[in-house]
Amino acid sequence: MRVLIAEDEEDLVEILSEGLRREGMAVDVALDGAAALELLAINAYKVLILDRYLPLVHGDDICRDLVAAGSQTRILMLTASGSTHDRVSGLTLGADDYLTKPFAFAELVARIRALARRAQPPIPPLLTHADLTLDPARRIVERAGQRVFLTPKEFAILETLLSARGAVVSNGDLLEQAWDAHADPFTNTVRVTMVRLRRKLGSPQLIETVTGAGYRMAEVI
Amino acid sequence: MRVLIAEDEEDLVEILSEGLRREGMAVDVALDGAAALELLAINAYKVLILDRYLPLVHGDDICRDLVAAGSQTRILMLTASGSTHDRVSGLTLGADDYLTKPFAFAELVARIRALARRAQPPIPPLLTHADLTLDPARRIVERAGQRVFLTPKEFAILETLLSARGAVVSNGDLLEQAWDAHADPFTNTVRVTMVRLRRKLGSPQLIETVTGAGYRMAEVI
DNA sequence: CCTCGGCGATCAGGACCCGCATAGTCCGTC
DNA sequence: GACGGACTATGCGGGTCCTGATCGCCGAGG
Repeated sequence: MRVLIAEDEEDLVEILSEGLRREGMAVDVALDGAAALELLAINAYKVLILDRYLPLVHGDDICRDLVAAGSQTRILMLTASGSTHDRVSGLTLGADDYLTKPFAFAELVARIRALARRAQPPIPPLLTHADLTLDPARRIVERAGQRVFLTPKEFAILETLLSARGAVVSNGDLLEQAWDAHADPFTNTVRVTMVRLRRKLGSPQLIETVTGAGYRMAEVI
Repeated sequence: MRVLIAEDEEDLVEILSEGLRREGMAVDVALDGAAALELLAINAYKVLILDRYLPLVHGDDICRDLVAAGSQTRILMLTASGSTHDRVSGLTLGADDYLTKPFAFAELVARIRALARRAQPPIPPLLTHADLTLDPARRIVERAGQRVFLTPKEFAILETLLSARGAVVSNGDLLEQAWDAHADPFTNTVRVTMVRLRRKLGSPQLIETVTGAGYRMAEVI
């Protein structure tokens, strides 16, 4: 579990990072608000342990930014004062939990774990079409309840077609979605992959060719 | 409220036990580490007042044992020195609070009360998958009731995979969650760790490889 | 009938991915 | 300072997957 400690008291940082590492967590440290924002932009942390009074960028602002950006990172706010006012404003800014200094280390660990538990990703929607189902998160494709094993490119193409919900997707669009922007536009790799995909899916007419335009999932027959 | 004092300075023991009894607590006394362990095994104490430097069995070891056993007893560690190093190791061993001698008796009472009042931690949420269980708080993994001993990295990888609940986790995500900012993004250490993890878990197919995408916990076998 | 563009299909080479063994480094312990 | 455990770098072998080249089919248009 990856956590970020944003705190400017170096002694405390030392204690916390050392202790949390011993608890098996991957710990990064930011000694001021700007560094914290930078790290948060790069890495996906499960939990942010955030001192409220940070140099350069105030903890409240970091909190607000994260919430506004729809981050998955849970926020555990630390503060020196335990006044009701502080507690209220901290939580309304979007912090998920709150701890006043001084605190017992075991308590901190327990709360981090509790937050991490809450950070479950939302249930991934299944893409379906007729008797075909595709689970983007698990990367599983089934046809009529039967598992179909696809390679990464085959999977990517099918996923793109399914999320177009029957609309025509051009050769170029497929290249862009399943490959990347720098893909050679004159390659025939889409065609080749399409052959194998159709073969694995059983019925070739499940993916319809629209001459001159592209491909789409066929109407239910 | 039942408390145990584990302390070898008899004068101090006398003062404390007398005082705490007057506060309405049920006080037991152990003058060395071995006696403390014995009493802890027999009785369910709310709070243990634990001198760090005890004869026969060191306070640290008692602390570790209690935490490892998942005891409900809260630990209040006493020590003569207040150095940062002491503080760190004490807390990381699982002590819930910390008091350096000399201290005011009123302070001790307040802290004991605070520890007792603190809500019992919720039953630790187990991550499970088929016959595999992982306890994040106690860092214990079992396969079919059989204990499996994992290194920190192995544990972190398994924890990440289990909390993804069957979703595919990429090599990069694993690196991000189980390692910290110093991790070389081109390392193959995840792969190597995966080998050892699979070996320790017994059946290699329990963690499925999704070529080109990552790893995931296999469907129920 | 011929041509041509678009597409299906096949194949082989090579790139890439992954499992695994080995050896080295680092660090805490005795 | 020796030792052992944990982590990491390197390298190899085997397998899978991608992709460019190529050919053939088909329908449209002249």
